[in-house]
Amino acid sequence: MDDIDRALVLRLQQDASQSYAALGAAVGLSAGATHERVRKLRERGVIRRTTVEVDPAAVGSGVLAYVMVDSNAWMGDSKAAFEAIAEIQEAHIIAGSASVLVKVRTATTEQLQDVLRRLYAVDGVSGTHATVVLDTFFERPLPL
Amino acid sequence: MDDIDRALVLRLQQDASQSYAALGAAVGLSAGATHERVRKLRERGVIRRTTVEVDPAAVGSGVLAYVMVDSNAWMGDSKAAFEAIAEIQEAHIIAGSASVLVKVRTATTEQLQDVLRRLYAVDGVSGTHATVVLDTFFERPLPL
DNA sequence: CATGAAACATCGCACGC
DNA sequence: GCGTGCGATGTTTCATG
Repeated sequence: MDDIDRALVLRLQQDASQSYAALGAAVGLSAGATHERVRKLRERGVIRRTTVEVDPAAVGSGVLAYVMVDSNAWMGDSKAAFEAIAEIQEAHIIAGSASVLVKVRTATTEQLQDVLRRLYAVDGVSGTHATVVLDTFFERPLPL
Repeated sequence: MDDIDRALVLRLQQDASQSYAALGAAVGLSAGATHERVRKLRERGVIRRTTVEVDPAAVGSGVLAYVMVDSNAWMGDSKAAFEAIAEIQEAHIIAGSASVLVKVRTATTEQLQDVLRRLYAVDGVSGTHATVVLDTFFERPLPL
């Protein structure tokens, strides 16, 4: 994981559809050597997968909210219960007054309300506190 | 934006490195027709870009926190001030008691503290409330 | 890590549904 | 208009030095 690896990851985050020749030229490597480095980055798990970034509004997920989930029990084994709610994009165990923080995307606020209802149905959940996003300034790749 | 388009987007989110032939076979299309549909999805902005998903811990961003930023002024024009803080991965205007919600990734909690210091220096910011993530259950693509 | 060659995928065009 | 099939071009992949 040297400077060249970091440069490769940075450029792949910006555009993973470019050729290895172009990617290599940008960091001073041949296409073959570039390919080998990227292969190893994948193997080591630094790069998890290649994916596409989708406009949420274009696929019926125009409403974004973060929900603090309070509980009266240990939530560490409840991963599956949150995964079962398709509208939950992220779920984290957190420090502080709440127990779990989830990121939710739905088409409408009615559907958001329904997600809250299903969150209350999860074992141990004693309350929710939803924060609705009015406008997203930006979402960007990791700094390197 | 029919069912085939949705299937294409779903499969590309899971693996954008597969060939158009393989992608087409999965949805019952030829490679050429698949390529044309994906090109149009990009053109329309449904697919914003192709990127790689990186393990944050592997690139020195093992600490994740969400910060509620309180303000005593309208924050709608402060996008640039938040963008200038490299450790901020997402920034949203929110409804409710706080004004802005930011997602922050740093290598250490000391660096997180430094980000909070820089947030206080932003014009109009009157307070912060940080929630540190202890463990991430999952982060996954949009539902379709 | 670079180079060259073979295997493969992409991409444009003419055709057919 | 939309998808198909083929051919030219460019890219990946693997050998060797």
